[in-house]
Amino acid sequence: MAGAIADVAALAGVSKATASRALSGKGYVSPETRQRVVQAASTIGYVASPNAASLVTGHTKNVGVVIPYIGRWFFGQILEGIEQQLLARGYDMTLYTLEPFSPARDRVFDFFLARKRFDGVIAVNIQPAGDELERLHRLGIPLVGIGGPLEGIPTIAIDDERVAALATEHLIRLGHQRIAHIGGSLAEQLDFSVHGERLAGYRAALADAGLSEADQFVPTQLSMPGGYDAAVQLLSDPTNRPTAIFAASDEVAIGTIIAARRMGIAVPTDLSVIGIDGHDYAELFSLTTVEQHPREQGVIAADMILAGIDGETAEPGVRDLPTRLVMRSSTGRPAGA
Amino acid sequence: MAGAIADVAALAGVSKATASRALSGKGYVSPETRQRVVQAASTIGYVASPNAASLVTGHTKNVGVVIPYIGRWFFGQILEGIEQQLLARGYDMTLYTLEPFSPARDRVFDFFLARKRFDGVIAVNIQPAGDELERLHRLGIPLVGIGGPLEGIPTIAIDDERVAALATEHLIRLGHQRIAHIGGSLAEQLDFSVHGERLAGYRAALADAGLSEADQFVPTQLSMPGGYDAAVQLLSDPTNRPTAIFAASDEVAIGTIIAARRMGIAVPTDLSVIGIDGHDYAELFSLTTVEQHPREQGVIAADMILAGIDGETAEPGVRDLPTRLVMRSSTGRPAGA
DNA sequence: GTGAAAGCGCTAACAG
DNA sequence: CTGTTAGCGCTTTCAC
Repeated sequence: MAGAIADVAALAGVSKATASRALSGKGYVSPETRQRVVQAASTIGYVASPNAASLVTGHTKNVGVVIPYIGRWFFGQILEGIEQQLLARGYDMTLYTLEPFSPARDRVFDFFLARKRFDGVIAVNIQPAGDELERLHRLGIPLVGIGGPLEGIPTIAIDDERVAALATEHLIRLGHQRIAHIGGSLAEQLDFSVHGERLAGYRAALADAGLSEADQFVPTQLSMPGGYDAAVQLLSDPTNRPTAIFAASDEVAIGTIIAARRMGIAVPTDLSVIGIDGHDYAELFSLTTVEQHPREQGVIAADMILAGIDGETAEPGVRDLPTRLVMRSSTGRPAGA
Repeated sequence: MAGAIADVAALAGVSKATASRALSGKGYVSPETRQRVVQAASTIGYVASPNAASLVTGHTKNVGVVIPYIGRWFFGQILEGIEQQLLARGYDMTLYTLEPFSPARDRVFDFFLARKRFDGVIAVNIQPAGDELERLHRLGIPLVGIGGPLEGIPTIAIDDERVAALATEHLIRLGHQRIAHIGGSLAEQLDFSVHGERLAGYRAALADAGLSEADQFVPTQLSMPGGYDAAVQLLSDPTNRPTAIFAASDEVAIGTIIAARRMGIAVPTDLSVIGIDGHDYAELFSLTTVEQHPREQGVIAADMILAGIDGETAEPGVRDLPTRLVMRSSTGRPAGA
């Protein structure tokens, strides 16, 4: 209906080959001829079929993205970054959600990703199980990861342990001695070792300050309700209550703050809270946080995959992105300090 | 590398055609032959190239989704629903974010969508400007909308006016007389007439109760910070304060509650709040809301597009989905009632 | 600079 | 039930 390149060629009075060259810009075509072809294409409303082109060139102008969730703020930000960058370069983004222990995983790896439909694949917070990593490599296309080390694959991430230590040290520096950590359950490490690394950073900071006995870790889901529940549990005993909480994500921190206030505990007067992420809503809650700019990570990942497609070979290994401590009123000195 | 169907055919000792039939399940193949072909395919690690198949069949097994934002809860839910359903049926989902007044719109319509890469397109809360609607129809493939009427396109939605009236009536029934509405700005109707319809429903309910003079509408962004800001503005004058607020979305409602509590106004004792959406976090804030199940809307939209691809012609027009009022403690009787 | 021809990998007639 | 043939729409040698 929209017309094939043969129609354009006919209308312009040239061969298909010339039309192709004129439209793609590859190969020699005289300016006048090109002009005529372009003209013909536009009057006919011609749009090239990428399928046909892919068949011969081997390039699909399509990047696959594998991600554990779409609906969560953090992942949504990453996706927006990737998509924006891909679109600007004329690439499509095809999305697969791959929940941690979903049975659909196999199908995604064996069927969807294996079909030579992509020029590259971005794996967001995917901890490959079993031979999934090998299957990724077998695709024979550029691969980029976000969120943790993937053997043989260039990955962008933040240094979770350092960031956690940074946040904890901030609380210590304010004079807190009883600092609890609400973080992701180690059993549910959907992504990489993130949860464990943040816990490790927290513990390292405590140890450095000689506060190891004060170690108090409550695992929960990384969401506002998760933070709420954990905080209720943690703060319900008035005699044995921490003065500060390091939450593994801003959502958790916000849930914590909500719970605390509902329990009559003032933030930051009676309880200091610090989170990680730089969530859109952090400001609303005056939340001190370590920003990690997920959207920017998406943009960078897209750039890297595009470079890989263009033939630039990137070094495998983790590239740690800078983070920034943004102080707001949710951390304060402990009472009496 | 992974091998073409010719290799499979050779290994199985049959022709390409037979191999194709055996693997696709279309056409007659003897059980033994099929067995041999399947065997050969699996030893060789064969995966069909969808591009080549598309070229001849005209089907791409790929659905395009156009949506204004990815990172917002509501849209994320819709996407999860669509993706899950598409994946189960062996379809890919290619995603385009199309912000309301973005210059990228043209490229998406003229280039990305026009390339015969999709068997169908789902348009989520896209109010087509100018000839965008015509361009959609020109694609000549099944179209499904979510969120508002799209001429000539089957659309799933909720009855925004009714839902708004429902929420408002609930507050009226509790005895409130001074009911304000925090909703989307009419100027920024990114999606359809949603904002206006919810406002209309609110006003209709007030009018029915003879409360028209009490009409108080504050436009804002449909987010927690938006709700917060609007609430601060609305509640700052203690002498002239509404006893109830109908928020156009749960995020707005939550922002409102946060602001109210921070201003020392107890919810629901001093202020009743009701929202719309059925947000994951509504329960955390004990928020009364009208659930509209965006995830389910995504599933249904995917089903409809799949049916359309299978040749079933759906009636254009809006299909209103049921909603449900979920009462929690965020609405209460006005003081003294 | 341009055209003719081959072929990417697959499926769809059509014979047999 | 299976093989042969043709061709989807495009890009790309290779001649001219």
